[in-house]
Amino acid sequence: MNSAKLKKLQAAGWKVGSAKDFLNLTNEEALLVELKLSLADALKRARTKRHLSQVELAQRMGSSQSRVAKIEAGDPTVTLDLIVRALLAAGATRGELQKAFASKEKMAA
Amino acid sequence: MNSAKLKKLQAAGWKVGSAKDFLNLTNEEALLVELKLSLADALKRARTKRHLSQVELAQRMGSSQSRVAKIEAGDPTVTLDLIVRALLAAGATRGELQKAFASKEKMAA
DNA sequence: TGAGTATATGTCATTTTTGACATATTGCCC
DNA sequence: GGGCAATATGTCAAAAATGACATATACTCA
Repeated sequence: MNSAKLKKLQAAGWKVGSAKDFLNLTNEEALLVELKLSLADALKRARTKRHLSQVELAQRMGSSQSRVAKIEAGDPTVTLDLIVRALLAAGATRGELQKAFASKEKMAA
Repeated sequence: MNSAKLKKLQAAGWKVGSAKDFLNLTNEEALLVELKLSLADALKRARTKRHLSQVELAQRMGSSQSRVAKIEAGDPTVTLDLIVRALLAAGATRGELQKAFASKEKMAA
């Protein structure tokens, strides 16, 4: 087998874990969290604006009231996928989505 | 215990599964898939634009080359979270993110 | 006060996603 | 042709997220 060569190739640059990398990771993680919170807020607004209860929204998206509550509360176990699904199920407009997605970001323009 | 009453409450409206609900679900799912593909394209552009290999990007975001390849290929097992993390790790600008997020949507304006 | 409705919180078995690895493929230079 | 770098594909154990459920809290109305 040629795994020896492959090992060398793959070992070329792995698990460096420098301080810079660490800081970058946490920074990106912070940005992602901000984005999620922003979308969670947008969801709450979109849902109440349409006079939907958490139970009703849960039915629409095939989930449960408790999970909808967690989405809106910014629970760390909730994925972006679920938040966006909830927004779509709540009938959020493109403008509402974009606005939430665009705001709060501190990235380079 | 009062579970009988609770059961009645929760059973009020569950598992209806009407055709309308089903169609809505698939439509929203389709929108989500479009969004993911759009972001996957944006990632590929952002990465190559910065002359990063998939291995380098994987290192930056603490993942592996194969997963980066799957992200860009639109693999169905890849979450929005992972795609956005990749975009952030690739140093995508706010504009790049917004553009990908905004396009391809067929929602109500 | 109590009943009703909406939302929040905590837990957990099942499902889904992840990084890692092996390997295949492509493109490029000699 | 071979060598080499980049990317694609397939698999899987471990980790994470999900829906469901129980229950708690908050608020309104009578």
